[in-house]
Amino acid sequence: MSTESNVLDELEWRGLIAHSTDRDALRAALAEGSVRFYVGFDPTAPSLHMGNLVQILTAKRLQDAGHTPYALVGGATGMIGDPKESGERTLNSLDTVKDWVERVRRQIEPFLSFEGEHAATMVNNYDWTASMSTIDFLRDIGKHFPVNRMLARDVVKSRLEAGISYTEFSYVLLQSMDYLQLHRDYGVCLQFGGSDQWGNLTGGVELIRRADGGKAHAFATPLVTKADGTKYGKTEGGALWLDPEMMSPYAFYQFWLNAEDEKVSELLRIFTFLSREEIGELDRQTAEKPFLRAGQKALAEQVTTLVHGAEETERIKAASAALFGGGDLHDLAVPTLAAALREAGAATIEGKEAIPTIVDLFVLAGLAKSKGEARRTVAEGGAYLNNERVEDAEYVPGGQDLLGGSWLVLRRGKKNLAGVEIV
RNA sequence: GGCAGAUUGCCCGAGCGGCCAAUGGGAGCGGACUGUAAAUCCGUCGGCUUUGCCUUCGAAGGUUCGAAUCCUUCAUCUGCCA
Repeated sequence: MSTESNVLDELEWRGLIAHSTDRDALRAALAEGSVRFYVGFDPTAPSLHMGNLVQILTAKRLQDAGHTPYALVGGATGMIGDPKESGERTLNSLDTVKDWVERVRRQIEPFLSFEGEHAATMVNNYDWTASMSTIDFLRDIGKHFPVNRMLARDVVKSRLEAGISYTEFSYVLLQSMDYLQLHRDYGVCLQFGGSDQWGNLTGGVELIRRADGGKAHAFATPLVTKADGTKYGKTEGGALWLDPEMMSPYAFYQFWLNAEDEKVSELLRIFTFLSREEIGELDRQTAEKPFLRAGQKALAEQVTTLVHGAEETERIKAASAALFGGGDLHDLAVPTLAAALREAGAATIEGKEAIPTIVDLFVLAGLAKSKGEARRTVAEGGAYLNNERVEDAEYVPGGQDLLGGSWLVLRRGKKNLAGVEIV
């Protein structure tokens, strides 16, 4: 690595540094040699989501620049729960946490290289936390945490009225202890995380200084927000999951494809490995010919490829082209149509003699949560069968409506599609 | 421990015995306009076997022909006094 192209400059250009401890010291450390760094993931769900992806990709950027990752899964911290403003978390059972730890671990692994000079290492904080005695914890760790400082943290302050358990209040000690442990065992001297983690990050830096007189660094990545400042990465279904079982790759791709013009550049920087030149060119196209959506297309393709692979992405692109192509669905080759619908999401029902009504089909295909909602959609003029608006909620599709003899294409609004195969 | 006030649909917030599935705003959803963008305007926004029925207004009981609205107890929160 050369000093003139410090990876920190790269991260800053991508907008990935929201806060940082002494930036010059960090820059110097990164220029000096391979820095061992860590980033942690708590198993709060069966899958990681968009916010975690920022951390994973940042870890990869650092590894690509010659630094050495320690990816931590929170088998211990996941048992406790990081305090959040909305209120106390529900504790998960040990079995659930263990299961989620495994899933999270498997999701992280493909992004990092576990071979070569800067091979990544997976660690689980359960390994050094579970066996620790309460006495040791309170004497060796707790002694370094002034409660008045802990109370001053924003999350804690926001919870003082509504209430916060001692368990969650103590969370920062555990995460700080992780950093100390990794610092001692492996010489890890950089931790990063989301900006909501800033207090936990500096907690560790502080602990290393107080306990060992050691020097450690930390930085926080920004919270990705929409153009209007609200949280990004939320869909009707909740978070933007990386697990294909929890969010179909097609839906994942569509999410990125629908990015607002104002956000595309920022998202390209954070979520893709495209170069400055390539992103600059896409920015120019977005500004000059926004209707081409070149930035959105590149973004969706790049991120989906990173998470779900090139093959799957090709299938999704083909499906999107077929379904959004604007052509007559009757002109599509049946195998193309079938493949596209399977990507987009398709239900199968039996019995061509007894096809359900449009309302039932909408519920069945998952386009409406209830029959009432399906009826409303029809009344609002937002229900389509084979790209034609349906006026009658009780309409029963017949043989003439079956594309290729067995397919129905249902659409709600502009972009919610689902296929139904009648066999 | 005592007194006073709160608790409403995804969120915020009106309602204070019948006209309440419940005003209004936000989010969401649909339409128009576009570029599978944003903004704007319009509509919609508990469920169902949908001219009607069922379940909702912190929980459980009660008064009443009838309760989100009154009473009792419980839970939680907020003030004031110890």
